[in-house]
Amino acid sequence: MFRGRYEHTIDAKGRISVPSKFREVLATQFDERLIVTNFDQCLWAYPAPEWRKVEEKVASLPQFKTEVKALQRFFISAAVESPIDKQGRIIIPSTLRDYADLKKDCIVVGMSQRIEIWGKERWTQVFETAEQTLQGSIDKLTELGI
Amino acid sequence: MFRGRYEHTIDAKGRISVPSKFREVLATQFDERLIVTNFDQCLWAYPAPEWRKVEEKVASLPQFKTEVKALQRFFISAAVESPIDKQGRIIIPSTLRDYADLKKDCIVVGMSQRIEIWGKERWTQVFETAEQTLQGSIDKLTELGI
DNA sequence: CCCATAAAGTGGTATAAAGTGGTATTTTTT
DNA sequence: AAAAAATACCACTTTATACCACTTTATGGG
Repeated sequence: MFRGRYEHTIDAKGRISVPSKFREVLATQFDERLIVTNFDQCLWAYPAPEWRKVEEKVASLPQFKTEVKALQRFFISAAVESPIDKQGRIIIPSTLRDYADLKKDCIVVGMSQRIEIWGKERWTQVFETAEQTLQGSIDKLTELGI
Repeated sequence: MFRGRYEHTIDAKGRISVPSKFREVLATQFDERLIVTNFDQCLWAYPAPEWRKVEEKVASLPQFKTEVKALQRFFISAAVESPIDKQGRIIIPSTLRDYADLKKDCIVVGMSQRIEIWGKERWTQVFETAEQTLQGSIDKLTELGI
């Protein structure tokens, strides 16, 4: 699965390299397509088969519920398929770039089943708060069996 | 399992020797790969099979929960696989070196199921305070079954 | 207890792979 | 049909990895 953090640059055309370690995982365990969508002020990228699972899960929820509709409108509808080019890059459409505030320096983050793409400034903050949140949640996580 | 403390140096490229005693354990009980991540101002290194357990556990938790995301973003996302080279060393990426403040002199610590890597200054402090912390935590430890 | 031998640890160099920038070509839209 | 945008292709730069040699420390035998 996807592990590790990598700092990469995104160019004027919205191209960003998928870390070679991640490409390896995609090549062996999946086909080489990524589905990219927006959440938590960053981008979430799934291998196509993993994305299918998410989609099916959401589709199975009650369709008239406000929360479900919100999830569909925000999370599902934003998803785009990004093929990986010969140099190992994907293209991030400008709508998604704007949402995640991706300027030049970006952090590409392995999150086991998915990949997250962050602008550098936002990542720095999130990383620090994540450490604090984590330290404060040890008991809760212990309950969950960690 | 992993026992003892060893003082080793980390070079400009981020290479640090895995103590031969630890390599012996890895060779006999596991494959010779280590997964390294960050926690508690130092680095935690797991044998690959041990790490897999952690990862699977986390993957089974609800992915939209704040605490779970914090755990993923801080602990899981930092993890890198470090193969042991012919000379018995692993490479620590700069992100992890920075987090743990590894300069030159480092302490490699056996923690039974995992290995910890500390910068010397921080280790000295932690080691000194650990005894006091321990004395103050006897009741809690007793509850846990010591 | 000292010396010899082997193992472990450290540093440097060469080679390959990954990442980035730019140009050309094709496709789509007006 | 022309312009703009998107896509694919190519080349260069940088970084990571593997290899090799040396130094130091530990170990065993005389």
